[in-house]
Amino acid sequence: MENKNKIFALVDCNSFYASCERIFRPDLRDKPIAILSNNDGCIVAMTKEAKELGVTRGEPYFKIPADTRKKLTVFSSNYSMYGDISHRVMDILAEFSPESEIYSIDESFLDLTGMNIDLTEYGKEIRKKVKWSTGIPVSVGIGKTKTLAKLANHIAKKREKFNGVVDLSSDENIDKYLAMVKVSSIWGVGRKLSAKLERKNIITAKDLKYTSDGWIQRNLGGVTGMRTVWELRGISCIPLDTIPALNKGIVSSRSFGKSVETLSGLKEAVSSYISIGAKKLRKQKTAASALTVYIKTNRFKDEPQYNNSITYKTPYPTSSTIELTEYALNLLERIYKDGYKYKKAGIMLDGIVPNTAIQYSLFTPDKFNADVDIALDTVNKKWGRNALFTASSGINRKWSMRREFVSPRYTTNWNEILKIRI
DNA sequence: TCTGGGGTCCTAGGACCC
DNA sequence: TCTGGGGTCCTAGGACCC
Repeated sequence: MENKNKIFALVDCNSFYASCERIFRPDLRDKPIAILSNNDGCIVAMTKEAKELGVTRGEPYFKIPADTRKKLTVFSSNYSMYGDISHRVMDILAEFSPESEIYSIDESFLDLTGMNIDLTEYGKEIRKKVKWSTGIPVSVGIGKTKTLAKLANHIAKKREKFNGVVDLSSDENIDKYLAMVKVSSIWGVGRKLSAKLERKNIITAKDLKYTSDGWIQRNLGGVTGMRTVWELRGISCIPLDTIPALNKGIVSSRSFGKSVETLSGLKEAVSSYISIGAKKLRKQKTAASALTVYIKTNRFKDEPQYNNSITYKTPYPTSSTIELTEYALNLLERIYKDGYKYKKAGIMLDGIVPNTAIQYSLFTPDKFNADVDIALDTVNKKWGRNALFTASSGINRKWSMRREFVSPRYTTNWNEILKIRI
């Protein structure tokens, strides 16, 4: 196989969202910071200082003890800023390799195959450059497979003595490192699988590496599990994916800041989620051929529960806000039931096809709706999000989410740009 | 009072066909 | 009492990821 001598690096930003907030708040260096999910619900990111206070990812904010909260600086999530900073980091990382894959908002795989250099030194250079240019600290993990690069990165983050760079690309001593990592930290092994493994006394990555193929095949979900184990053994099975694929589906949903009990309230929410989803479709020049609407009550509350969803196949693929809104409101009426306190609603757009691949039929409409969408997108680009919106998405929006601790949009809004006093 | 959002991939099982 | 075998396609749901 030609992939024998591959070398991958995984570069991952440390506490990314929190580090972004820190750029503009140098006073918070070395301080515990946590970032909250939409609606200020749960902790989604935090600095190591916050971790040391006992804060954990996924924890509801209101459950954090008051004395901990006093020491903690929290922010509502500010995705436009994080996205902007992510771009800058990714641009710099791309300079370090001919081929790279942006894996998530804060991670990128680099192909370092065939570079005749000291990889650890190269990793240090990457860290220095990113930190200097953007202010974001990163960790670098290097290995013969993406899974090993991930694992190396994990060690680099956990153990300070490595100064943020771990190179596992040579087979020497690699088992010693694998023995330091619990199976639950391996890429592709989640809660269910690690529980199963631990029951079999397979505790570390090293244990898993030497577990027999037959057992893995039978117990770890076939091909996926097998791939992970082979990757641990240094056989690259997951190639670098340099061209981002088209979205398969688009989801837009929010929990409500306050429960919604009326059909009209839900209609407003669903309409505005459609606007978000349809705009995404048009931005990437695609159309959807199926639409799902769902509504849910609050599962944490001891009150009557009702969850339902309904899917509709559109007569032809469309990205029209007006058409999709019409379909969605119809679907909503069919599943809505009186007498419940709804906590969340959402829409999903599926069967996404490129505009160029749309099969036109007798029912394909004329250009009217397309013109409306163009106007919608143009006005909103010029005058700001939601300058123009469908009437059904409502003006009051009593249901909209809470964002109590939001930082200014330093990088994307002129009115909130950072002002430096000299 | 207050418990996120947006994805991918894989598998099992049903419907249908010859 | 007997009641095949093999295939495809689609969907729902599970598991995982960030």
